[in-house]
Amino acid sequence: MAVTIKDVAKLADVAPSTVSRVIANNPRISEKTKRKVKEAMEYLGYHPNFNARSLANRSTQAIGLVMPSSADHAFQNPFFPEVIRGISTKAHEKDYALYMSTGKTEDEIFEGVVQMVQGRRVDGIILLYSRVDDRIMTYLQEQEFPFTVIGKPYKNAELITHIDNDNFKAAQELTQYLISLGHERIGFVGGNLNLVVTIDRLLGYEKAIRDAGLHYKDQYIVHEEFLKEGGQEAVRELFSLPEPPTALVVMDDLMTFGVISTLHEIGLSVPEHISVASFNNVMLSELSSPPLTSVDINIFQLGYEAAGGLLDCIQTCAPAKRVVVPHNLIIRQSCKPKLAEKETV
Amino acid sequence: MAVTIKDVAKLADVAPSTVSRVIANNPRISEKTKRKVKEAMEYLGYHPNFNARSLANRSTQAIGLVMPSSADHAFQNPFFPEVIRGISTKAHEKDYALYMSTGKTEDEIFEGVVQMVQGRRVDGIILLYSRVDDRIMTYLQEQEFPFTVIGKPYKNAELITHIDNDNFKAAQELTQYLISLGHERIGFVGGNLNLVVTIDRLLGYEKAIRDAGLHYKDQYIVHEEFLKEGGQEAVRELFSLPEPPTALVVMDDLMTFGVISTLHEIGLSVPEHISVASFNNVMLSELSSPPLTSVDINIFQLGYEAAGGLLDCIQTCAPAKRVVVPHNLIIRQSCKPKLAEKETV
DNA sequence: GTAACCTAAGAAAGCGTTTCCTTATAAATT
DNA sequence: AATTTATAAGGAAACGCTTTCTTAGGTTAC
Repeated sequence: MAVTIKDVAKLADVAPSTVSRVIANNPRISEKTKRKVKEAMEYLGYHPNFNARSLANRSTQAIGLVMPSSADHAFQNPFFPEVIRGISTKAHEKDYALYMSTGKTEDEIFEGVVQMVQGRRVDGIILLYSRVDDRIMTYLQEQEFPFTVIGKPYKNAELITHIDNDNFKAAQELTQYLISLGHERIGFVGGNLNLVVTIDRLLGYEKAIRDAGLHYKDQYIVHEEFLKEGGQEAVRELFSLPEPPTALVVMDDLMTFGVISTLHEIGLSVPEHISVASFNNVMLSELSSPPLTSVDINIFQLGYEAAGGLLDCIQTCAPAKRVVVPHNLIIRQSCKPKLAEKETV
Repeated sequence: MAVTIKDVAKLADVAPSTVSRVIANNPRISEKTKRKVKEAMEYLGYHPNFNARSLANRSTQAIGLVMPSSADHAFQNPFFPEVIRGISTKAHEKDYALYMSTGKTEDEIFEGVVQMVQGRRVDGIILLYSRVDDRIMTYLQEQEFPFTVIGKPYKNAELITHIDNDNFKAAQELTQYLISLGHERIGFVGGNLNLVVTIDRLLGYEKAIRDAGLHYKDQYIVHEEFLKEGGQEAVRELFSLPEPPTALVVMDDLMTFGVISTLHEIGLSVPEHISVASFNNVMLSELSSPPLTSVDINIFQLGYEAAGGLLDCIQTCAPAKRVVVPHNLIIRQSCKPKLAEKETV
């Protein structure tokens, strides 16, 4: 059996409560006693039992992570390791650990969250995505359980601490960049329309298109079910239009890889025939051929701030706030000025 | 304050111990009482407190994950989400959750493991990597704490349940494949030599080279510090040799992206000038241009089996075992038969 | 020299479960 | 009818810690 606070107390010839106070570095204990107790702890190799402490304390020093359904392919996106790295960094600063439940389906994930919350397994929760009408978010609000969201809540955004990019503006800028290169027929390849980020970026794209006096055409808007079969289909359709786009705004670098590969299959190359620009600037964007023009959204910082916001929320009941993580456009080689009409394929 | 077992007991007019037995579905409780208690739980929205349960039970229903230092760039490798997806799937089947500590440095990570173990925060641990002389592994063995390793332990492999590919054979086969295409000067681009997987693959490569009667040359062996600056340097050196390789075996698909991009920079293209083959077959391998020839190591299954092995270990004290997850070579377009000498660059 | 006040540390009551040990009641055995 | 045996459920200790309340002993103050 592991060594407990009582064993330490006995050896140091003090009461268990004293040992507890030494651990908490309570000023009411004399230096001499502290030293004595610490020696005993050292000698016995004492480590506090976290469950007991959590129980007495009502605090677990752990934060729960809620990912999108892992059945989802999105899960393989390097976005997640990176955002977790950010969360982990901040969590570590404050001695928090991370906790993930393991549901696959929608319902299982929800059940996992309920267990985290009601079972007091975590002190707070970070939602790693933001969807339209999310049941989990509603639940957490009802329970008044501390949580933060990465992305923008679809409803009640002002009541929920959330960490987001200005995706509207980012998309607008990215689109403007393509327009500035002379492109007039610009397609938008989005992801799941249930994700708020998709909506924001689509709106930003639309704004840029309209502001530039270009036609906003529904046929130019495509939503890939991530990057395989469905997406290929979509890209094929897009490029069999009578007036196919000459440039694409794509929701995510990983998708871009899929898009580029599909374009290749139909004999179009990037950036010679089609310019492609996307979001996230994952490490790979730099290494792909061509290197991708991408909006760096500071994934690490999203995670870092999300954890920071949550801890404020837990420790000081801080009021809800919105944190906007800056983005910046990284121009590489996947976009080219539009050729004069005759020169295009 | 949350509703406790006592509240339920009071409402159902039974003792707390009875409620506890109903939760555990103990046969000693009559069906009638069970129904009554369940109604009360339902009515009050009761959820057991996990910390209290863990304390009484000495079991947490959580397994700890130990990753390589997140400072490490390896962290951004989609290997991790995928292996975690596998772990998560098995864990979920048995109602376990996942727990990650948040250290950055070597020491912090070690300290995190000690806290997981001594603090009884988890029932067992999965090491997501295997290194030469790993302090954590030694510690877990000393403590006789349940754990499994993904990869092959450097020492005492027969005493430790581990889930591995036959990396030796996989590398051998991959190299043989290149040899079968006529390549005779084949380089090896490895990762961190502290990782056992690197060693195994290097040995498999060497075996294939020697078996084919080719020269095993040290200059052809390069170890990239993952895929950026250092790696570019290395690749440059490799291709300024008097007799540069015509094909490369690369440790990891992500590295391959770096390698291909560096080759491009020095005017070599894949597979026209250089054939490249690697390991892992991450989703992106298929989408890159050219699509990569890669050994699929079944990452998901590695995670799944690792969790399974650990749970056996926890639940039934199963003896140590080695699980070999099959691999298979996926041939795509990154390798070509070697051109006759005169035709090469 | 006694009352008043500090200070350091102990005793004990939780925290919410589980589980061992009892007890009460009903059924079965003699 | 008295005793044993089953059965269903309750009581209370235990899990390892924190924290409130107390106490003991030493200072200071009058």
